[in-house]
Amino acid sequence: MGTKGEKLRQRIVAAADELFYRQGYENTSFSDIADAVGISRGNFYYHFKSKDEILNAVINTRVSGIDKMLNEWNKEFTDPRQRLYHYIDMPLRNQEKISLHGCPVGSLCTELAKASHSMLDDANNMFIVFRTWLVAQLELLGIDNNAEQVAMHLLARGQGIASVANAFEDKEFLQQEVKQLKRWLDDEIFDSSH
Amino acid sequence: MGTKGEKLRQRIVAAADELFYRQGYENTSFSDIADAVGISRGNFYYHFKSKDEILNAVINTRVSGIDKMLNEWNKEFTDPRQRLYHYIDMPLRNQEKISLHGCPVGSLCTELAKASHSMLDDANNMFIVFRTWLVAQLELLGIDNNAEQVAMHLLARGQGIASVANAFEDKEFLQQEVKQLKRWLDDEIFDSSH
DNA sequence: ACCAATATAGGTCAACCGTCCTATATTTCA
DNA sequence: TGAAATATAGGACGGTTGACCTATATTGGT
Repeated sequence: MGTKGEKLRQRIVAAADELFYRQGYENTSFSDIADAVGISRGNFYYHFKSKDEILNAVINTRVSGIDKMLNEWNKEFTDPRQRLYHYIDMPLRNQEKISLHGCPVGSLCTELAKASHSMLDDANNMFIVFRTWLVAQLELLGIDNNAEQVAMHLLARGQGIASVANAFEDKEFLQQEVKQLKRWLDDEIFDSSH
Repeated sequence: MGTKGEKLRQRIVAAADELFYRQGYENTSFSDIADAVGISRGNFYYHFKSKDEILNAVINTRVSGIDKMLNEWNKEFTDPRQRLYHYIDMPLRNQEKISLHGCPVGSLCTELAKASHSMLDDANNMFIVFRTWLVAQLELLGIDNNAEQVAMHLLARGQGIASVANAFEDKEFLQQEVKQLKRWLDDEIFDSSH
């Protein structure tokens, strides 16, 4: 039951997700989303009763999407060190989008913080899923005294790279910084685990 | 001439500056600014003919404010190393505001990038003024082969700290990261200049 | 085939926004 | 002082937005 409705609902969330990323949450209207999906506003409102509700759906989709992606990484790479490299390389793989629209996680949190939006806490879960996974990888490498701190540091480095690469629309800078961050990780792992 | 008008104009820009920082540009209306200053919208519109115009004024104020601040730092500290420490400590001095509203420079650029606003280039000048000053200090320390790269790195580190500290509203994290960044600078200066 | 549940469309509404306009008030200076 | 320039107030506008409502259309189960 609800197969068709559920499918459309997912299409709506996917369109909202993309639009929120590209032009921001506040700057995206119901009409924008409805147009992108190709349905009427009335139909849209049948599936989501308020704008907060679709924001919540988008956040949940992103959180579970991140979680799913990290589980796939775990299957793809058995070495925690390789997994961390793969994490650090993430901005590199998405350099086009990131230089144009920033980090989907960070830019949304920034916007919600600025709007004093109550859903900032939910959005933070996007960060926390990454952080939890990072901590797990670091602990596998024997970094257990300050794994959380290192994980937070990695989050922040990624945010810094994305913010500046976005402001200057500078992919070269992004590439340089990713390299540098990998070198830092080498030193960090070496210093703490030998 | 225009002394009174000029003074009010400055009050308007100051109020807009603060509001843009605290609740974002798009989320701040003419009424918000007019109310904050205590004037009518009509009077407001007499001084600024469009919203872009006041955004431009705010950006220019911030750019020249940063420039002025850096010149004062130059007078306050003769040692470029001390100047760089003072730069890195900046988030620490403003930790309350930064954990609440992020970095005034970065969050505005993020918002303008998301809105595809043409004034993003002007906003980037806030970054560039910092970067130019950082390059000058680094070159004084003999770092001349990759000064620009190091300066960009320092910008990005600051943005990462501010973004994450803002998302989590976490001052402890901010303090940790500032310490860590100072250690990094020590290593960087030592490695490159000895 | 029929009826209830679900889905879709499109109109309406109040609120807000940036912009513009006009009517006063205040200041400036000849 | 009085006229011209500047400054201030507040109303009006067209457009957009989130939200709501009602009328159809489609679907699914009996």
